[in-house]
Formats: sequence, C-alpha cells, structure tokens
Amino acid sequence: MKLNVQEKDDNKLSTITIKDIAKKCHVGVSTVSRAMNDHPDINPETKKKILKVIEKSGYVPDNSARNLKRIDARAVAVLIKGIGNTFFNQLVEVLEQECQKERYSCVIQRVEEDENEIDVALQVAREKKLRGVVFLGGNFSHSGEELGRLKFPYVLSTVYSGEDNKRIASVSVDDYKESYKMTEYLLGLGHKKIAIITARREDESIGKLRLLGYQKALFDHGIPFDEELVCYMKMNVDRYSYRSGYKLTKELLSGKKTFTALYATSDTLAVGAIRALWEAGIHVPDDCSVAGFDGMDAGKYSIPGITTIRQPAKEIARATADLLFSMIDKKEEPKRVIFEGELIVRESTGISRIKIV
Amino acid sequence: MKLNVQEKDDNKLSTITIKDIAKKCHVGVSTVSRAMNDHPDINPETKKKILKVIEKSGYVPDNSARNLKRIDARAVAVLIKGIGNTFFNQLVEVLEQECQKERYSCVIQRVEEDENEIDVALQVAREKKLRGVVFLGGNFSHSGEELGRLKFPYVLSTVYSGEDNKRIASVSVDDYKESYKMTEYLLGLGHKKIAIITARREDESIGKLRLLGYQKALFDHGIPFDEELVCYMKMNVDRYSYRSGYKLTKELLSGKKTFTALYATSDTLAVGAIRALWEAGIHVPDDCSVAGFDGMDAGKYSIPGITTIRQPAKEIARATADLLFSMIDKKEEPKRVIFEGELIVRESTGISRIKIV
DNA sequence: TTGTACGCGTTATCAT
DNA sequence: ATGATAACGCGTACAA
Repeated sequence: MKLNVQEKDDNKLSTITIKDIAKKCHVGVSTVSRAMNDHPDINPETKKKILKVIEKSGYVPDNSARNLKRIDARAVAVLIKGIGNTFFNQLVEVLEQECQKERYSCVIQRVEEDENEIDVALQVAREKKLRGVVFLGGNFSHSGEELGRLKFPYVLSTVYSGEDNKRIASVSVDDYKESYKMTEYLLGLGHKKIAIITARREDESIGKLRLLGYQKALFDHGIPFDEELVCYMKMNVDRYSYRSGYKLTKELLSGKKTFTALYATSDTLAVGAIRALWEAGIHVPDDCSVAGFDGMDAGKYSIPGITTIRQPAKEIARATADLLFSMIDKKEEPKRVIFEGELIVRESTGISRIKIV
Repeated sequence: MKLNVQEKDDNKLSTITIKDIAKKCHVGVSTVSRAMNDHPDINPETKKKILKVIEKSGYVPDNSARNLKRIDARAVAVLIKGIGNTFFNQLVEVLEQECQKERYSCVIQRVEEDENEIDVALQVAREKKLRGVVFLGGNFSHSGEELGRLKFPYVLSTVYSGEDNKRIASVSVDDYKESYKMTEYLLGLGHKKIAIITARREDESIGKLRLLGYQKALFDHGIPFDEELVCYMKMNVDRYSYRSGYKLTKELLSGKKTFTALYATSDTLAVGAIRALWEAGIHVPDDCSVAGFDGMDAGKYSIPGITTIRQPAKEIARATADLLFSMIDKKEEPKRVIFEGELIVRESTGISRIKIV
C-alpha cells in the first residue's frame, strides 16, 4: 500500500502543484502559499518545513496561475524592437538597475520587426499585470492614434514619435538637431560633397530626423541637396549593422557621384563604411572623412576612431526610468525630455583636401 | 438607464474579459473563444461579427489564463545567458526561423548573469507549457546533477558541459580543438611568445576549453607555458567586449613580458586589443599578430580584418533546432553534435619578425 | 451551431 | 497561526 502511494506520487511527473505540497506537509494550500510568498502570518517552523519539502520535491509554482490571480505585479516592461541594435544594450542594463532600486520587476521583451509594438505592449501588460512600459526602437510615427490604446503609463526612449504631441512621454536626444550639428561640423571642415547613409526611404522614425537635419544644414550653408549622395537602406535587408554599412558604401562608390565625406547615421554603419573605403584604396580621413552617430564602443575602439555624436545612454536610461515611475507613482503628466548630444571628434574626420574620391 | 449601462461599460477600463465580449455580442463565451481560436464549429457570420466587436472594444485575451488552461503550447524557448554576446544574435535568428517552419512558437528569454539557467528553464517551462529548451551561453560545468532536474528535452548550443556525458544533447564546435588549431597556426608563423586573453580564471565553460587548447598546442610544440602571458578577465567586470579587449591588452602591455602574437579568444576582444596596441604604437600585424575567435562581423569589417576561427553559426543553429525537435517529436536520444570550425586568415596575423614588443 | 458549467493552479478573504 | 473556499479569465466537454 505504502509503496503504491509512493509510486503514485512519483509517477505524477505530469506536474506537481501546490496541493501536492500541501498534502505532503499535512497543511492547507494557503499555508504553503504563505510560506512561499514571505507572508507574515506563519509559524517560522512550519514555513521552514514546507520550504524544505518544496526544495526536494522540485516543485515550481505556475506563473500563469499567479499572474492570473494577481491584481498588480509591481512590474514594468521594456519592449525592444530591433534587437541587435547594440545601442539598446546599455539602455536596458541601466533600466534594469533602476527598476531594482525601485523594487519593480522588469520584463524584457523582444518585438519582431513585423510586429506591432502596441499590440505586444497590450498583451504583455495584460498577461503580466504591468504598471508601465518603456519602448525602445520601432517606428512610432504612424501610431498617433494607436498610442491612444495604451491606457497605462509608457515612455518612448530613443524613439521619435511623429506626433510631436507633448502628451506623449519620451526621452531622447534631438536627432534632428544633433544631425544638423554633425553635418555642420563636416561642412566646417570644408566638405562640400557629403554623402549620407541612412534608414529606409520610408522611415518615419529617427532615421528620417537625421536625414532631415542633414538636409537643413546643407541648405543653411548654401549647399544644394543631392539625392544621388543619399544611400538608403533596403527594406527587409539592411539594418544599422557593419554589413549594411559596408554594402551601402560599395553602392555609393559604384555610383557616378564623388564625395569627400561620408556621414553614416550610426557608428556601426560607419565601421562597415570605413572598411569598404579602405578596400577601395580610399584612406580615412585623408581621402575621405567618415562620421557616425550614437557614441557606441564600436566607434571608440575601431581604427581609425570614429567621429560621432554621443548620446548619453546612461542618463537617457535613468531619465526614462524616472519619468516612468513618476508617472506611475505620482501621477505626473507625460513630458518630453531632451538630452544634449555630444560631438566627439576622433580620427575618422579631417579637413577636406578637395581630393575627389 | 441605458446611459447607465453604457457608462458602466466604459468605466470598466479595469479589464474587459471574454464575458464582456460575449454579452455585447449576445452569445456565449465559448462562441467567442471559438471565434478567436479559429475553431471549425462556428458560423462564419457570427465569427465575423464577434471579431469586429473584439477589434473595436480593444479586448486583449489574458495569456496567463490561456496558458493555465493549455496542456501543451507547441512551444520551445531559447534561454540566453550573456546577452550582448553578439554571436548569439545570429543563432537566435535562425532558431526562430526553424521554429516557424515547424510551426512551433518560440520564446526568447534572457537569463541574468547571476541567475541559475536551470531554475529559469524550469519556471518558463511550467509557465508557458514548453516542450523543450535551447540553452545559449552560461556555465554548465557544475550542473551535471542539476541538469537532471530538467524533465523535458533540451539542447546546449555553443555551450560546454563539464560532464562529457553523451546523454546531454549539445551542438557546438570543439572549442578545445579549434583553439589548438589557432594556436598552432600562430606557432606556424614563427611566433614563440603568444599572449592570450581569456575568460575568468574560474571559468569552466568554453573559455576554459579555449585556454586548454592553447596550452596543449604550446606543449606539443615544445614551448613552455608562461602564466604571465595569460590575461584573465576580471570577475564581474569583463566580458567578451571591445572594452575588455582593450583594457586587458593594456594590462598585458604594462607587464614585463613581451610577445609577438596575441590570441584574443573572441573577435570582439581582438578588436579592442588591436586598438590598444595601435595606441601603444604597435602595428598589427607587422609588430604583433592578433587572432580572434568566432567569426563575427566585428572581425570581418575591422581594419585590419581579424584572423579567426569561424563557427558555422547558421549550421549550428539549424542542427540545434533539428536535434531538439527530433528529441521532442521522435523521442530520439540526446547526442553530441560537433561542427568543424574554419580558420579564416585575414590581415591581423603575419610571420613573426621576432621584433620584441 | 451554440450555450452552460467546470476546472486549470494560484492568491486572498474569510472563518476558526 | 491555520484551513476552507471563492475568485482570477479562459478553454472545452457536454448538453441543447
């Protein structure tokens, strides 16, 4: 008989539940629950006993059931669209730290390129009983109305929302202004023919802003904008990656137009670009200047080091967390927080020698 | 009265459930459920009507409740320890594709550095009703017994398990052998003093294997192993990153020992290393050769291009998926799959000129 | 084809 | 301090 009971228990590899633990301990399920969740109303000894049984039985509580019951989980989520954009890594790291400080748990969630980030947000918010969400990456220009579906606090970090509605919380640099700054810097070096590698032609996010800043700077300095010096990423193929930087630069080089400077709108693109130029026998910065954007390690440790606009990632992440938590806890209104980018001059740019490439 | 009902509905921003939808449509909950889950037994018209109501009411089904009911979700998970190791990105991408092909859904889950990957696996397996798990990264040497807790199929991909138990499924290159290969290549170039940058001294994973392969190659060629030419990562500080490569190389340079080649055990480390050497006025490969490992884009597009051992990432990912699915579906036994690494010679290595650094 | 009612595993509210 | 029991929102037998 006893052996039978034993057998029955062991066979039950299906899934062991809180009830099984309760039975084994000869207590009620609520006592087990209290033991697991550090509730005050429980005898320390029974608690210890229960935890021991849990330990050796290998019981794992079902999070789905927990979330189902739970009204609030004191949790937020970070939704990342475009993983592989290594710039987000730093942000996420700091965001996680800040959450810990505030004793929030933090769900990191990838969003596929073809998924709607709003839908995903809605889903996990429901599933995990979130109090708020941070959006990293993605294209928020179209989502003016869409954003209205979000009934909880959220912050766009390093993302541009087409609606420059002040009621949308966001933290970022002013990509337009910073891009203008970079272009002006290149112009200041004497460059007249500045090629640019930028996001897809259809982009409505930061890619567009950076292109716009570039155009405006050219305009303000009386340089005509030349569409042939613009190289757009190809849909579903290119990203802010080394590979794309390399490929797109080759494209540029095979074109008829010449240039003395190349503005790659991310540091990763710039690395690939420099390699492509190098293979074509074009030396950076002597024959051609190259500039990046973001201030990532990729540009700091490459040779030559890449002139860039540094986004203060840590500060942005901290401000993002601050803003989100104050919206959650103190019911503060959404606001737009802008950080200043920093032009970092390294070895990839120099005075134009008007040596046509 | 009517207005009251209306009000009541709108106020209920708490959370709208399947019942609310059912009421609004004047149908039962099961009909709504059928409409959402593409069940056959439903009138196309009522289905259409219901979906429309769902759409405009902004109803989002609660995944927790779903998972709770669901016995099986036809899903697997990929657990990644050490995000930021960009090498994993390629793997994940292919893994996701393979899952789609097999009509499995795929959960991507980060594991923090201080978390036990086994615990996490157990938790999400329970929560999401997984059929299997892929482990990327992490230290599996200690977990010989621990692994026994996993009652479902799993595959270690690009990870080394100390237990060279054949009953543990794994897909990877032979890090020991490949590291030997790389070291031998450097020796073949005439280098006698080969420094190495490697994982923490306590590492029991691939870092250890790569170091061991290096030592063995030296030994086989009659070169004494010199502990002072080994630079270990510092705990909780270093990673396979540019920054660490840079920092650790500086350390090496400030030591008393000289070397004519530097073997950085990842391409990212190598990039940082080359920068550090460059800043010290040491030219690669003329004054010092540098080799990496992994075959990542970082080494392909850097200048100089980095000599490396390419791990066939796509093949590894595909084989990982194959193995996992055949264990799940066909009850196949776990096995160890080894891929051959490919020595790719680029510009960062050259014949030793015995010019002491 | 559709609706009713039960149960999934947990936590929270009661009594005790 | 502890145990019984009612939710939580959904899927699904089963009845209609």
